[in-house]
Amino acid sequence: MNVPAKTESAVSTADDWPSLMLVDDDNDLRDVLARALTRRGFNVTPAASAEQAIALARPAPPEYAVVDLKMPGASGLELIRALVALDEQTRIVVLTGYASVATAVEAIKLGAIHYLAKPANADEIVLALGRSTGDASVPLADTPLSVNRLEWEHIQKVLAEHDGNISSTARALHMHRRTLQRKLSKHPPG
Amino acid sequence: MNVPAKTESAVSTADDWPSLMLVDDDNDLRDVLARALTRRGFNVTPAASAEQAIALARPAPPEYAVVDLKMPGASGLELIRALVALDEQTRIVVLTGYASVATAVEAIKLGAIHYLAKPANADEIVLALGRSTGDASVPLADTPLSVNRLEWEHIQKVLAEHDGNISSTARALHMHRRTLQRKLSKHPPG
DNA sequence: GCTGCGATGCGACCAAATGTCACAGGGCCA
DNA sequence: TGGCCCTGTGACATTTGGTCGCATCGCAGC
Repeated sequence: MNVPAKTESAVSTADDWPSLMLVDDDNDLRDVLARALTRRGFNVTPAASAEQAIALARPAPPEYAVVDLKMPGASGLELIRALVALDEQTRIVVLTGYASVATAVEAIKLGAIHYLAKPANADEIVLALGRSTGDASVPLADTPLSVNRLEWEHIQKVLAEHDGNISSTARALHMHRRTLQRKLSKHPPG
Repeated sequence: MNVPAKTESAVSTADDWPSLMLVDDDNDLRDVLARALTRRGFNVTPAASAEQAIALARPAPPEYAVVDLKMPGASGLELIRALVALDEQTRIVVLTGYASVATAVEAIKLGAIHYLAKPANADEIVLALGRSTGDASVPLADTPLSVNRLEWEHIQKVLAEHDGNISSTARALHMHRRTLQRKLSKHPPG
């Protein structure tokens, strides 16, 4: 409940390893990632929801955080805001299966240092955690978005403008709420 | 939030209007946008390339900037870095036809305050220019642009880029030729 | 507490859009 | 003339979308 596990065991995590909070509602993925990140030298504190993460971070804000966006309860974006409020030095990386331009922009503006789409392996995450400054040499896309992808991005944008209110977004888009729900439940098109 | 009032009905730009640099290599779009933004109270300086924009901005960095990403020569990302270096107060909005999560992340990290995908109308741009960094305030968009219209415009744009070649366009859009044909034969605009 | 309101998640049913295969004709070029 | 690619269209199976309904939940106000 209070300070995250900091055992003195020789084979377990060590005090001098950087603390990392891992937030994802997928138990399997969380376990796998926690193990992989621990093996790479992080003192990992797992959390299954934004609320739990905040509770765990309050007494001891982590140096690093890897957060999912789509979770039951408070969203990852709100979690980012909370973590930054607790300690603006925390290096936060977003990891989501529902990547979109709209949420990426919001996450970075809120203070995340990088934004990754699932699936991402531990090495990519570690690399992202180490990044900081903007890189103007990022390759530009040379093909236009597919129609489906464009629709996905547009929906995400409008949804963000409506604070995630699905009913309201559906009305604004002149689309049936049921239809919007179905589209949102799917992963972004390639 | 200091978006100028559009109540001015003057015939030409005035010196006290906020300066805005508009950078896009598409002459038609640039002209149209320049006119639309001027009408909304900005003192618009158009530029067709990053290099030209930098040259124009050096003596007098603009208060606002709207930049395309994909341009011959230096990319919009490099331009953002240059503009921020000249004056970090400049409020930069990215407007691109080749949106991607990766470039969105980099643009924001470099200092852009928003990232829009074409097609975007002048009102959306003005709205984006007015948003402040990290501020989650919801300016309440008024015209969410229907999904179908968005799709139509996008298809037309890509079709034009492929010289009206339907098969080629269908491949670029990752959609079946039959489907594209059906869409083209139906919807006029609406 | 209770009550109404709006949001949400989800099942079910049927209509509409789309993916897929197929075939015929046209323009181009070596 | 034989490839090659584009185009228009028909037919049919599959997928997606529109619509209705209902149970649940959170919240303001009584």
